[in-house]
Amino acid sequence: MALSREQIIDAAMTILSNYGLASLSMRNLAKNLGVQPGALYWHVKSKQDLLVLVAERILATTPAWIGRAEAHSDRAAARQAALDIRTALTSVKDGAEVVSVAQALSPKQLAPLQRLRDTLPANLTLRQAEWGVRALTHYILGAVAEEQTHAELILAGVAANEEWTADTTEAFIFGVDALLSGLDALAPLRIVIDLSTDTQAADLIQ
Amino acid sequence: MALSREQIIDAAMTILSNYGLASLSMRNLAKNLGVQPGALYWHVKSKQDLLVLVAERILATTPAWIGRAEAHSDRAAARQAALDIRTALTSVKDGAEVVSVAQALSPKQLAPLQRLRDTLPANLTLRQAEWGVRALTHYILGAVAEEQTHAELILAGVAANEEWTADTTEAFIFGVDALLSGLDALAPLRIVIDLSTDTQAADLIQ
DNA sequence: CAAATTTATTGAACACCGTTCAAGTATAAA
DNA sequence: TTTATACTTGAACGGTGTTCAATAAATTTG
Repeated sequence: MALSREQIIDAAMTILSNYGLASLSMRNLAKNLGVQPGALYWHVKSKQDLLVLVAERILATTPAWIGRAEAHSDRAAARQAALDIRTALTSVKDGAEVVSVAQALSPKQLAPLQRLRDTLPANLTLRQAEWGVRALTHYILGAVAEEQTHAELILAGVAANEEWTADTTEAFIFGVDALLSGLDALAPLRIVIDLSTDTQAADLIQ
Repeated sequence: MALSREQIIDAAMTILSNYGLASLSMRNLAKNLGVQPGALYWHVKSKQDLLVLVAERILATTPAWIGRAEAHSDRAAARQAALDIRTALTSVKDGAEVVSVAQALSPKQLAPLQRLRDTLPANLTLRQAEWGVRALTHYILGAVAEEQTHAELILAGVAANEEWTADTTEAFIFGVDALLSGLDALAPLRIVIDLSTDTQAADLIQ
């Protein structure tokens, strides 16, 4: 059967999961698919291109309910969304690094990260919301990337295990909460009147 | 005159400033120094090693007063420290990426980043302060790296200039302020009694 | 069915990369 | 001046992403 883009992404995910980003070369990938390296370039423009596709695949395991309307402005929802993204990143070796590279290469293109916006405080300015999701994204990717590389360094016996590894989730949540709390505090006060339920206000405007 | 480690770092900084991280290969570096690549390895253990040294050099332009005692718990000082670090990173092409790599390679080793801790709210727990500087570091490196790669992509004509570039400083500060405000909010309430001035309290304890 | 066309793959090459190491050459100490 | 230490060379090892003419397989068309 002919090679396909989906097959290539599958193989890339397998290599990534088992051996990490350093082993994800086009040559190694081709060998795993029983094919010459050049063949990959008919299905994929470049390695950078492939990494973006792999990043999308990694984030695809994120629950779809991130950013559903009811969650808006609910801090617990935003925290959960961040945790879901972290779970997706952690499920693949060097996952955070891959997504980091992909996001740097073509920002805006990774939907699950962009959907974080819908969980942020509702009364943020458009610009502020944009900045907020950017800040949150940088924190998440940076924090998880550090977690992962640190874990791999320890596994390789290079770094010491100084009281780490137990409370990384707690540390992660602390950062998320700090950022979310700060966004709440910086959001301009705005009165939101729902004219469909507040008939008094509706009358006043009519 | 014989080659020196300092000379190598100088040359690396020059290449970085003029051509960026992609051009900073050991071979190119050697060529710029009029020397064979192997010679570099007598002065430097590896390229990773060199990148850490270069990162330290980049951050060395940071004002020394970051984290001086009087600034403690003063939010303006923390914001200024973050801005100073951003300035240092921006002064060299791909500066944020270099420092990011270096920090991932050997965390704790970059003093100016660690000194951010002294500008954080004083009543944070030890762990919380640790997490806080980590969060701030991830945000700063991520944000500035995005700024720089975006700017380079625009310069290369690859990306569009969608209403960007003007208010990147404002966006950066927004993120810093959000994080700092959140850290303040999350800091546990703690009564600080100065026994040298509060004689009543001193009496009570005696 | 056969010919023409599109789709997909090969194999080889190009121009790089970080790193190692025996063999040399300077430079300083005895 | 000899010995020892400090440094550099030149060449190689085993990789990397990417391109491209030639070729094979599959599909459409006459």
